[in-house]
Amino acid sequence: MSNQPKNQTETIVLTKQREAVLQVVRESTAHPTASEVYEAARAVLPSISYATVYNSLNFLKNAGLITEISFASGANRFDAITGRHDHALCTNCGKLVDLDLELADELMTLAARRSGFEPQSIQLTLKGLCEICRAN
Amino acid sequence: MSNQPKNQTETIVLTKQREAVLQVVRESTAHPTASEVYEAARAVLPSISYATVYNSLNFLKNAGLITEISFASGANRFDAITGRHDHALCTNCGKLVDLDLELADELMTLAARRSGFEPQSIQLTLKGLCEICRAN
DNA sequence: AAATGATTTAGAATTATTCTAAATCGAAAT
DNA sequence: ATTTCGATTTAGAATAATTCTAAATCATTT
Repeated sequence: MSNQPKNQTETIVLTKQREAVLQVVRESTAHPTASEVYEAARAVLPSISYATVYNSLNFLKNAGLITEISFASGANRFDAITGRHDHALCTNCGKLVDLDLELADELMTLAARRSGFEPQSIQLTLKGLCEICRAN
Repeated sequence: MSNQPKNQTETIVLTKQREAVLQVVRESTAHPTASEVYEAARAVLPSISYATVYNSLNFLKNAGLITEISFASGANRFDAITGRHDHALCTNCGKLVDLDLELADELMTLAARRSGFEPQSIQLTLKGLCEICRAN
């Protein structure tokens, strides 16, 4: 999720479970979900448990070896402001703030061209620490 | 989620449940989750059920009166490409494609300045129809 | 070989969301 | 005013995603 791994300074120990999970994510081009990783990892390591897959994904994420693509943890949010706009999300307290960065139209066109998609909407989220959490 | 309401042409019927849900979302500045909407709506309409809150949120979303802020439906995804990059997500089949739009650094700085956040990462997602789904 | 700390396992618990079927509601027709 | 009919709501079950817990296992050091 973040680009700054949390345990950079700690030694990275890759158990065979963590290696299997890493290998699965690396070999997949389709951005697998945790449950897809679990299925694929079982082909390599039949005794691996669901919890270990989640633990390993978290470990590898903190070690900076993989990335989690998500919006926020937990539930989706709703917004009465329906015009296009962006958000900033505090990774510590979960606070979500509206933001307008303009340049969305050109960006959407560019992204659509690059991806070959027919565009519907574009969404930009800054993740970081809000002013209050920063003080701690 | 999309900027294009799905039932523009149909008549928008606001029952008292839908009105209560809409009012809650409108009056909240904090981008409430479905369960927060449920709690707040019960203050107005004590008999409202969880399912109705979800139904109403969906209805209002399709009517273009509110927006859902989320990444994708269902589970989070994992990615072995750890460098910063963007994604295009097919709203029909769920396919997720990597994309690089550069301009991230300036954008992150701008977003950080506007929001007052200490930036950690920035994530841009184009939602639309992939080439295959477009053909249908 | 014993001790220690970290990791894994199985499964329960929790949280978020969707589904189902019966009950209710409101508008239109009688 | 009553009946009819389709849409909506309700309660609760079902499903899905994720986290938690406690016991078992593993690897490393002593």
